[in-house]
Amino acid sequence: MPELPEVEIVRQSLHKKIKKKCIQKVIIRNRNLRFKIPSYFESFLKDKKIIKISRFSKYLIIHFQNENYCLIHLGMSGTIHILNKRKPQKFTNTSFYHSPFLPEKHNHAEFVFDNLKVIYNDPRRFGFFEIIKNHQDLKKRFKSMGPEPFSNKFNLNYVFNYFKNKNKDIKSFLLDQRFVSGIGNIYASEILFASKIYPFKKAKRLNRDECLNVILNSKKILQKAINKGGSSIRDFKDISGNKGNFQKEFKVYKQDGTDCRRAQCKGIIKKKIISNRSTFFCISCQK
DNA sequence: AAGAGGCCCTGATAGC
DNA sequence: TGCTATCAGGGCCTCT
Repeated sequence: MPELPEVEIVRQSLHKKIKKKCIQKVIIRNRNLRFKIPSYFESFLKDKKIIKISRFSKYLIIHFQNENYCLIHLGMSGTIHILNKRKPQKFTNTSFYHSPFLPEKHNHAEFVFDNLKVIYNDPRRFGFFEIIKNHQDLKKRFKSMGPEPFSNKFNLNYVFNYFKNKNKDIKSFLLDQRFVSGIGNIYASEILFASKIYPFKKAKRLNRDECLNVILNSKKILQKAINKGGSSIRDFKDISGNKGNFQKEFKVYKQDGTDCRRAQCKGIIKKKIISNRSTFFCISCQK
């Protein structure tokens, strides 16, 4: 589900809903995510007040008072849902409104607030939570990761120098979070199409112009995807169940067999596997 | 050190 | 219809 734009959409709606709120209770139904949820997780978060929700790359960062943080990674299939609390009914306990978007299975974690609850769902369990207890550790956590595409550090010098001597294909580097953080399998293909670069091209063979195109198109495409509410393939929705719209803009991702969208190009979009991931490109205009 | 490949897991869909 | 095989938006690990 989530690359940087989708995580950003989740961040924005989550921030609006729970900033300045206190976590009343945490319920874990399945601790076996990508990493095991530690036994102190619930008690650590209980009564903590949320200052804000930020994001680095594909990680959500919940900020609490006193430099405490909780990272959330959605893996491949993680989603976050909000349920609003219903006013107390006569003769019944207070409960939550039903959401038609909330799956029945795999709701592994629940964060209860005064008038709503946040539910973490993740069928494949590649996602995870992580507690971080001071600002220094937070910095350390992302130290080995490359800059985000939007960062000034993701510039021509950085990219061109990084690619010197790199004998691997460019597509793999776009997916390599040590090089650049936040690009995933959809946007990697889209960025290379926009840059007219053959995904199998060795990184060291990219000239400065091509590097610059990759940089500019990374910024442009991710920003556009955020503006469109992310990509809803399979079932990505924001926390209230709204779909994104960027999937309508895919030029190559899952477009194999169709004609190249570029004016005057007579090529066909093809799918090939690069480091175990599907890769889509035009056989004619990407060199 | 860099690169290739495998693995974690469930569910949807394609193909027979 | 019903089975099986393949593939899915990520990231970590090991081996060479």
